[in-house]
Amino acid sequence: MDRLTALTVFRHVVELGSFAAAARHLNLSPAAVSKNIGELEAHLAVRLINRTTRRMSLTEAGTLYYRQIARVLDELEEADSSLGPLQESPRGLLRVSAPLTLTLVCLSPALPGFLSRHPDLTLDLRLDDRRVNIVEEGFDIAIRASDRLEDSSLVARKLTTTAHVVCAAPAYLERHGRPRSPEDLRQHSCIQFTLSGHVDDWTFSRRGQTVRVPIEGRYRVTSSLAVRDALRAGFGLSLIPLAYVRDDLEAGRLERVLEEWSTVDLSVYAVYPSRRHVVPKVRAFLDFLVAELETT
Amino acid sequence: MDRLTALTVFRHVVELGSFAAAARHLNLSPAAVSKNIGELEAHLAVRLINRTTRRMSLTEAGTLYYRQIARVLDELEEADSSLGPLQESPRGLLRVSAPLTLTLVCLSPALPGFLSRHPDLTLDLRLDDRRVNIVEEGFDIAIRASDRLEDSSLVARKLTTTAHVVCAAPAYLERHGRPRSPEDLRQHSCIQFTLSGHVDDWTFSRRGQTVRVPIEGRYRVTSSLAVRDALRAGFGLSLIPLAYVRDDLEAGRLERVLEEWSTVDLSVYAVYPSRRHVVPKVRAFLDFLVAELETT
DNA sequence: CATTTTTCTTCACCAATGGTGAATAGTCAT
DNA sequence: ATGACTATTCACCATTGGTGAAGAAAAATG
Repeated sequence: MDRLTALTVFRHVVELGSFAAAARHLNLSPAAVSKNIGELEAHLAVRLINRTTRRMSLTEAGTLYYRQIARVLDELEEADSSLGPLQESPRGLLRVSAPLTLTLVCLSPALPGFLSRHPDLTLDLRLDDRRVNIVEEGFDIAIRASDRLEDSSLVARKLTTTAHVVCAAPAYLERHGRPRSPEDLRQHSCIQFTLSGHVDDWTFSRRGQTVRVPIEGRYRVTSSLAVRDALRAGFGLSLIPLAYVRDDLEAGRLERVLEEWSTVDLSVYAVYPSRRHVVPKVRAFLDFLVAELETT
Repeated sequence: MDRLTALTVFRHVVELGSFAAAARHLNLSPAAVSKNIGELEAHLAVRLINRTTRRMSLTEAGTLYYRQIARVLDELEEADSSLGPLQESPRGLLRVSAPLTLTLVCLSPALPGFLSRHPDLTLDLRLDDRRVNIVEEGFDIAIRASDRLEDSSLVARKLTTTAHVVCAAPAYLERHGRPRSPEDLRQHSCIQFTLSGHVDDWTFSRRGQTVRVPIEGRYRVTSSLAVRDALRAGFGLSLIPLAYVRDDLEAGRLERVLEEWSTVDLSVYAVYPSRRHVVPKVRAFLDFLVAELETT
């Protein structure tokens, strides 16, 4: 058991009122939360939480322990933070390669704030959907969005995972009908993002059943933003990361279809040469990425 | 990095004044201490300790951080301890199988104290050098001392490792001479512990070189205590766990030979059925074993 | 009251982690 | 100058911790 993780998990379970809520908040699986709490209780030889599947309450020991460790965790965070003025501040040139759409959609608005907080830092950001060779091309860090990650000697730090969704403009759906199953996609015009791992066929899963449907259309493009524009224009359906179209969905400009089917996930990684000697500028950027992307 | 481990390591490095001393105190390798400190510094983006190979000093940040985390660690320990009155106290019958000599030498004196601390516990201790089948024979936990551990579905928790040493009584050495190399053992009378993995030949290593020497003698016995008695009586040389003869060596009743050669280690494990649901009585006994054996 | 939904638990699995031995470089004591 | 000891680094590997899936249970819903 990682004691600190377990204490953090315990704290969140108490404060959020359920294992499931704590799991969501901490980006852990419910199994992990259950395991951490169980092992903490075993370690302490005391039951901290009485729980059933929908309800929980703290024991006397749990109440006492929560009060104490919440303070301890706060003090620990304060101890870390208190070193701020003494830290080597991030400085110099930071060269980053990042995928075009992901950066424009998810990171670009926050980058000026990041640079404001680090006045000694210069950011050289290359938006590029190629898989660059970090070492050869002189990058400090790269962001990769992929439904798969190639084996590499580089360190890959997972930042977030976002699902793909199938959607279209309401006007398109009114005109061409709403697909009710993945097979129905064969009769539809599908916009294809050619840098993805699912150009010509899309895979769907539901209740353990997986289907793979060939799709086609008249628009193939290497930019997800262009895909989004085409979607907005009612040019067809597409399978696209949710993060890129969340605003459109909320505004009603686009609608989801086949919602009860799940498809591929898009995992976002930060890739950098070494886990050790992570210089302050890379560390600062990593922290920034984690903060920005974990809420996606 | 396990943050709590790293903080504990940092604290001990500061308080003991060196990486090596902290390593010894914490039963870690120097490499582990170095790694933990390095990763803690990387995590904090600040240097905590300036060090050369023989000297170290705290930085300003290190001094500040040490004060804070020492308090945090104390409070955490206090939080754990405060649950004592609320813990399920160990109760009932605890059935333990343990090897004869190890228990008599290393554990027996402390067992009454353990039982005093747990008034609701009854200990049924079977001293047996056989490899018992815990589940079949109804033990809660077994201690195994071995230079190898068979693969098993049981949980094996390493408690300690003690080296073997070759020694004899001074009178024996005066009469028969002192072996200067492992090969010299061929000309000596060697007492053989027949339950060990090295009955008929002993393996020695030095500077990457390993030699295996057949040995023989007129006394073969299944008890290390009897071996020790025979050693004391000047009956020959033997390869025996240091823990069993430490007092005799310190008192001058026995003398080591071939000290610059290393031999097999004796690893001591606690073996029990499941890592989970470690009931309080088993946990209490495990904690006792750890405390008793880590100073061996 | 039956069904559905959601939660918590458990297990086997596996990717990630943390400790290690060995080698090396550096520093202090002799 | 040499020896002894410490700290660092690396490749390795045993252990660990998170996971998906399945199942059981309990609360919500109709």
